[in-house]
Amino acid sequence: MKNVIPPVKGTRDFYPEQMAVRTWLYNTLRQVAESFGYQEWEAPILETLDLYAAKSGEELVKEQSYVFTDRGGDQITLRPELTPSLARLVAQKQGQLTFPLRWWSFGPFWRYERPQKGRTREFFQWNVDMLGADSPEADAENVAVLATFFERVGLTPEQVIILVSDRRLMDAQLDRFDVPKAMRPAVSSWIDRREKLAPEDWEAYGRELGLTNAQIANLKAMLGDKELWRQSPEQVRFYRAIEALGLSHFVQFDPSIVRGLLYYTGTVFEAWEVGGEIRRSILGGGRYDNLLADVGGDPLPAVGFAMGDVVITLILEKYGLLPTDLQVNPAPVLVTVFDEERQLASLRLAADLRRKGLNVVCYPEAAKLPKQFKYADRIGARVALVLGPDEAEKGQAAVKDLSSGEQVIVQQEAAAAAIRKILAGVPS
RNA sequence: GUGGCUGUAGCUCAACGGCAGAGCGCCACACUGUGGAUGUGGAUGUUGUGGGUUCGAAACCCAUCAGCCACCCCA
Repeated sequence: MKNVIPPVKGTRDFYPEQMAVRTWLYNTLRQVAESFGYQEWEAPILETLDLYAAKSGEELVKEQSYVFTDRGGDQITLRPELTPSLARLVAQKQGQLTFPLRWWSFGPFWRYERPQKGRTREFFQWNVDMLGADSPEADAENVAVLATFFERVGLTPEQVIILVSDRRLMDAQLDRFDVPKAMRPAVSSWIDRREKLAPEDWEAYGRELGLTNAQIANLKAMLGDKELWRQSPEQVRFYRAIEALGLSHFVQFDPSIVRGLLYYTGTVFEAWEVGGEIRRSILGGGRYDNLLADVGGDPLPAVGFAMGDVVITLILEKYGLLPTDLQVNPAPVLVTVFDEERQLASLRLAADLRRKGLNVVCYPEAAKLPKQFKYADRIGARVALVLGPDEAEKGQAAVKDLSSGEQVIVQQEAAAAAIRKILAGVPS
């Protein structure tokens, strides 16, 4: 490729084939969200940097956001996530909305990171949130939406699993072990890294953070305790609700789930591929009861999750669950142009067919018929029309079924009906 | 921000110090009113860029740019 200005690093071009996949994903997400009564909404792509300061992770804001100063001198960012925008929208109209409200969204986001497998700088994200309900059953419904999505696309619990924990439960444990509040963010990321480090290194790292040997032993025991959720009334109710929703097979308690974002306050969850070959979480979410108050609204409980399009697409691809029969070309009909003399007649016929509700491509210039038929094949047309001298003088057109090769000559007014017959698969 | 790998035709890649190639795709013809198949022929390159070593560099060295992968972090 010569002298083509390259795309921006970490962005993806969506050729029609890829766009068809993205649209399929979007349609699937919409069906699932709507089946739970969620309403679609959208926020601006540009937000002030202030919206994210102190509410999202520090690295997310300081290192990973696309920030620029606009012509008026304001600090603007390309949104790195949606939840703060959601909090803003709700806070602005808090008195006029009907709670609990259920909202979903699918749109583009940007994070300035080094691209690699499963991570791009521009990505699409599905957000599903419920605001105004603080019950564990609300949390369960939120998890149920994404478990239902997994079911809908054909993923099984052998392939993907939703891991759940609760920050309140973790905090109670850290209280018990006398871990100072100031150390907890560091301890959280230490817990998060357990799988990635060798056991000795992980313990040494814990001692560096200032944990005592007794605390490390206690925390290790806690992380291995698969029954720990029984000590949390919220977790007990959560799993009961998940069971009632018929989705227990997709959900599992895991005390090592902590989540990076600061605003989570209760239930937290992530989804992972079971085999672990794709070492990147598919999505993350949880309860964030303080965020509304933090952006200036009245306190309002909330729960939600976000799923990026990149990792889920990798997973679906790996398990052969991306649809292969997506319609890339919308027009099943091609009108050929016999010669320059008859080009306008072809245009008239094509226009007439469109008025009758058909999607029609007309070849844009006179060319040899073999070339035009070859083109019809390539674009996946199912019917080709020929308007040559023989047909034209009688006001007729040749209508050819490209899959069978059969051709009928009909009056031009009857062409639409003949085409419909072929498209409907009715033998002529 | 740190580290590793890779840049050759439109695409996938070969050539690994001695004439820059193959497959696929593309174009033409066989087939001047009908596509998919087949056959024959044809076009296509500053070997990412800049410098160096050498009689000779796509190959070796340095720099640079880009892509991929991993760390970090996260959707």
